[in-house]
Amino acid sequence: MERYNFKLVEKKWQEHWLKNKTFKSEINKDKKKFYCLEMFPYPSGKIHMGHVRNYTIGDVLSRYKTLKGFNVLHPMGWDSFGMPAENAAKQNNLNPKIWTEKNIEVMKSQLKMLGLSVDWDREISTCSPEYFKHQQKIFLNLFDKDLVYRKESYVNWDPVEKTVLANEQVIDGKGWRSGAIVERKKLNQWFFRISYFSEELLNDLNKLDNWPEKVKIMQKNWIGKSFGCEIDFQIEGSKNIKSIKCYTTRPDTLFGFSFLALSVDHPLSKFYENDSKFAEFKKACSKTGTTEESIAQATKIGFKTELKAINPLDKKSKVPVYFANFVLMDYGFGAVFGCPAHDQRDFDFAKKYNLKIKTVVKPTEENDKFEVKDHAYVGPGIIINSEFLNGLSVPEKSINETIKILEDKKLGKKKINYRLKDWGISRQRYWGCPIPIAYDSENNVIKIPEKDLPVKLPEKIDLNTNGNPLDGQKEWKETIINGKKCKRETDTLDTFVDSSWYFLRFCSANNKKEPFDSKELDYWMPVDQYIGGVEHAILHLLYSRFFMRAISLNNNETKLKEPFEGLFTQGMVCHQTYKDENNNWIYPEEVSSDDGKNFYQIKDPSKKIIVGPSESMSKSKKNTIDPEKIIEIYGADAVRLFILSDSPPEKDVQWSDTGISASFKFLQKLWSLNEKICQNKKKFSIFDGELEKFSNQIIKKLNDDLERFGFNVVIASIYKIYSFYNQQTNKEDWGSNFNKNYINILKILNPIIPHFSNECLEKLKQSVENINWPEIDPKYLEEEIINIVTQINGKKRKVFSVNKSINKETLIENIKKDEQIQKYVENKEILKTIYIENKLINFIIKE
RNA sequence: GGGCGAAUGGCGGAACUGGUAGACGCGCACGACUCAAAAUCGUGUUUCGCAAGAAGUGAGAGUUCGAUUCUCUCUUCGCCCA
Repeated sequence: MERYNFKLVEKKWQEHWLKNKTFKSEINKDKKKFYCLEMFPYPSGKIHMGHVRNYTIGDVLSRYKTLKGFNVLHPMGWDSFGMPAENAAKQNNLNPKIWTEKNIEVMKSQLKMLGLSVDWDREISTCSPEYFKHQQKIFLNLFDKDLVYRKESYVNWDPVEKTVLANEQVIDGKGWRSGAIVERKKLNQWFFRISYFSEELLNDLNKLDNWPEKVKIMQKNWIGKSFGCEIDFQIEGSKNIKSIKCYTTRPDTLFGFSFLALSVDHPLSKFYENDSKFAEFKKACSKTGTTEESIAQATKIGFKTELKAINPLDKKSKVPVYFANFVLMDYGFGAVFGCPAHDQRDFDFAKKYNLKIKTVVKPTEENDKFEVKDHAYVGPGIIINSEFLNGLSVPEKSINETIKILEDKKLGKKKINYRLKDWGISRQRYWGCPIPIAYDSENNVIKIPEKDLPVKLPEKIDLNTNGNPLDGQKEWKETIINGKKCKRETDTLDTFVDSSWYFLRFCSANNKKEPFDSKELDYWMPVDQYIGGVEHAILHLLYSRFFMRAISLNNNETKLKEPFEGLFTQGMVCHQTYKDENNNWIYPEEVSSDDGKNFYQIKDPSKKIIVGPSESMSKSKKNTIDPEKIIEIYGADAVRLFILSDSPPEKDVQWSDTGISASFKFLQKLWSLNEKICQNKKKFSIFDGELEKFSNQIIKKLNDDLERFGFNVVIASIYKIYSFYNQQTNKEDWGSNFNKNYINILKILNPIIPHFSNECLEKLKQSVENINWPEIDPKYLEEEIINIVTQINGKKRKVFSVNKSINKETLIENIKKDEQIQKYVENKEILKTIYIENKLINFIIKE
């Protein structure tokens, strides 16, 4: 008997698929479409296990849906602009394009090794002018719709990478890659007006039934809709400043007002420009980042002005006005009223500058003497110490009533505010999509005419200069547009722009003229199932939702708003971490153990290894496993099988050597079974009902489990299938229906272990083209013999196997007479008998 | 500090709308084959107990005839936000 040679088999079928263009997708209106998309990879060099998991899940789904009769679109591409290419190019002194293209080539061959059912004819790469020329066109289109604009704004400046970071790229006040402390800097920036859709982006989350609840909640919090009030505070103490406008979500705490705080970027700061102490203060503030997080963590500092703000509800009360580092210019109006008793930041600030802390809300269970002591009270309760507001319940009633009073007195008005800010898209980088804009001699914004698109990047570039590399490209920068001398925009687009519409491009990837063909979009969009990491829960998904709306706005051809009908977020692949005695990370392949407890370095067994916790695979911790090496040892099908088994796909999975080798061994066993079946010459005559029942039921179960992404349970069923069929072939008579059922089983294995399944089918002289998911005969799904669990007072005592047709009364009488049950019921009063049809009987007896 | 989620054998994990807890895999033990080992195959494997039996899904309560599943409180961990 020959062993399963995965190397030959996998190569054979991969060539077969390539030659026959098996996965080529075209519009076919007679069939229901299914657009399956996994988040496309960044070509960083090699694929990692995270990719393997992501693309295996997508591939199993695509193949399953194909078997189910859907017309499946399953494309793949490259998110190929971005900083790693630029950094690598700097180090190796070559062009990012060359580095990127080489990586794509390697990774593409690695993905092909996995046997993915990808339509490679639709492959796209975002760094290719063929892709970004369309992106530039979309940019100009959004510009015309007033969804793109330029403004001067403060940005997070990474002093090491010399680039602007998005808020979400700042972690703990530091750059997400460089780790450098982020500074504030004022620059002219391009923005997408995502805030135009704030309300829609929030509301339409309700329509996304096939999205994980947690992702929707994250997006909701990110958009951060709040109901509040804008209030004009009258100001005393200055000739120039008569009033200051504030936004607040807590107008009901106005009687606790004890200071007013302004952002250092507030327009009124111009009156303090010549004050050296203010300049010093402003400098101190610039060390705090611009994110909410970094501001919250920074120590609160303030600059006291001579101004006094008058409480609109209590004109006698006049409080100091400060500039403070914890007030953001882009939230509200860059001015907040401070109520220390009921806001922790205000509380910290008041403590520091010794300001009044007046309690105006008490928890419901406290009396009116309640006073805030060690920290602000922000919970619900009742308004106190607030004259005509006293007694109102906090928060809803008190806030609404106060707003009403303020509106009646013309002191303020109701306002809805969003935390979501416009999306800054300018990056001071070379390796990104050029912004199709130039400036004339008067610095007017000039759109690059469509005939001049794409604006390509200059090929010769020196990246080892400080600041924006394109800025130094005089020849490239200077251009003539409509006969006028102009200078090009030297910023490039945030790479999140590239990935905000790539799913549309896949629908008509080879259309040279337009970004996409609306006929193709009508058929293929939306993406039926999108699969990727939860780390993109907010930004990428929100930006894509924005883009779909931006493109559809005032568009007669495309009306779609939600790009992703279904979303699935898979967990990470983890592995144990290893360190040597000097605290250096060590790769798993350099480590060995004889007893599974004590680990040592292979090259020097005297060196002990300290085993750390299992964490998600990362290059920095060197706890990675190279998929290519693993595929070479075990084969793609074994890897696919293992990566899906063990853990539910939404949770993290532990990579284990024993796990992968178990999958490998299993395929060998399955192969031996297949060989045995192929070599069988006997004809069987007796019809086997049990075989029929098992096969139909397991196909039904697999079907249901696949639909709900229960891949780990699917694999468990596959082990059961083997075990059942293996026992079946040990019987004298395998059953006259053996081959029919076995072939069905091979078909359902096809999505998971496609090479293996194809090879087995072929050996049994079955066609591997146009396989259909086997029909299930419903008559085998019903059990005739059922198990009745019998309980006494809720405790299981005995299980009876009975025929389904038996009537309730007879069944209960028979069970009562049973010897073992008699032990419990004899001479006891049965108070109640609970009967659940076909399942259970529970006798409640008096003890 | 807030939000969301999780906690089940030695380990990863199953259990559909409340109804036989521990599927399936790993590991381990024993057995077969072998001079031996590896590989392979078979049997067993929640705990306590010789057994009958009892206990048991992070802890504590509650609802219920019946709770891994529902409710409340707490502990620990993870993720996201501040």
